[in-house]
Amino acid sequence: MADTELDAIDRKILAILQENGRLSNQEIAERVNLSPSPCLRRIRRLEESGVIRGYVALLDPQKLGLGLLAYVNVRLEKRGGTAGTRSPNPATHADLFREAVRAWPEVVACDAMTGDMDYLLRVQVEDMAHFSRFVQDQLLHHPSVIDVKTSFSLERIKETTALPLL
Amino acid sequence: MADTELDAIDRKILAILQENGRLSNQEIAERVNLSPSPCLRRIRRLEESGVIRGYVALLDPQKLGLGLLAYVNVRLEKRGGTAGTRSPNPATHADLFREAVRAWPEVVACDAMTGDMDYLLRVQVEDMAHFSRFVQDQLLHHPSVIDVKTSFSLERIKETTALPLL
DNA sequence: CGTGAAACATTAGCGGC
DNA sequence: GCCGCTAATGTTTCACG
Repeated sequence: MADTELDAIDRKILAILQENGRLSNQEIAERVNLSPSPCLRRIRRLEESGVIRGYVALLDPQKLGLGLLAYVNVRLEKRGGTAGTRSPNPATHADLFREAVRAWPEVVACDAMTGDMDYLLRVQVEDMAHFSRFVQDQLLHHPSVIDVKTSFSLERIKETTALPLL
Repeated sequence: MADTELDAIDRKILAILQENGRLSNQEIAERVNLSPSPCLRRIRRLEESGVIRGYVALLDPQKLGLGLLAYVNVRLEKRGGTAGTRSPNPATHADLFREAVRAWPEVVACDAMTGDMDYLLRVQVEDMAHFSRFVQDQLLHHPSVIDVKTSFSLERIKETTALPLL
């Protein structure tokens, strides 16, 4: 399930698609010195094996009025979980929190972390008023959340979806 | 330069393209109840106005052997800058650091932050050995860097490029 | 905004290396 | 196995109503 043996051409195709996901198969085929059919077969194989997870359009947050980016460190309650005592479905605090996070659209990334905080959230919102409402009404309102610590992005220095292909 | 007046159909187009950037114009046109030509005209307008920044393929880090994700907080030297004293080109520590960050492929995101650390880096690497080399040979080797604090991702709970469309 | 037609791209089947 | 050809099908794109 790790690597499905990628050769130099596969890597080149990935590098191209990481930069521009809408190039035509013909264009890609030219750039990797292959004819369209084997090139397409390789792309399909990369898609089916899951190396290519999907294709997306990237939007500009500023132009959509989403001017504020915050990183929020979250600490969770460690004991107990589902409301009913001795529930036959023992959802932990972690489970509950994960589900909530996945449902909140302003959370664009979330990792469980090492260190003294449990989760790191990347939160994309319109402005401070919206952020404040998010923290008060969603995050702190969540029964599993003990504590949050926020830092705001002053400036986005770099942001890429392109992975470093070894 | 903020919003270029997006109506409900534009938003629907953006929502669709954020999820699947390779749908054919015909398919999109159907889903928004338009014929292909006006739909394509809208998409072109969104591209030219920069609301759509581009199209990319998203790759699976695990399947490419990039199993380790770290968040690195960085603090910079605040005084001085270019090596030569009284340089006619007074690049600050911040400028130098930004340029370095943009050139390092393992850094997939970087923000200037509020709080006691200056920058937050998202670093995607193969394993701990690679990460260690990155910190020693690149980050700490950089003349502007005073101090770094790392946390590692134990589990990726959520990760989306889709912005919450108001 | 929609229609239609020309130009272009995708994709399956087959033969060759 | 992997490449490249061909031919049918589907898609994009643009002038015009």
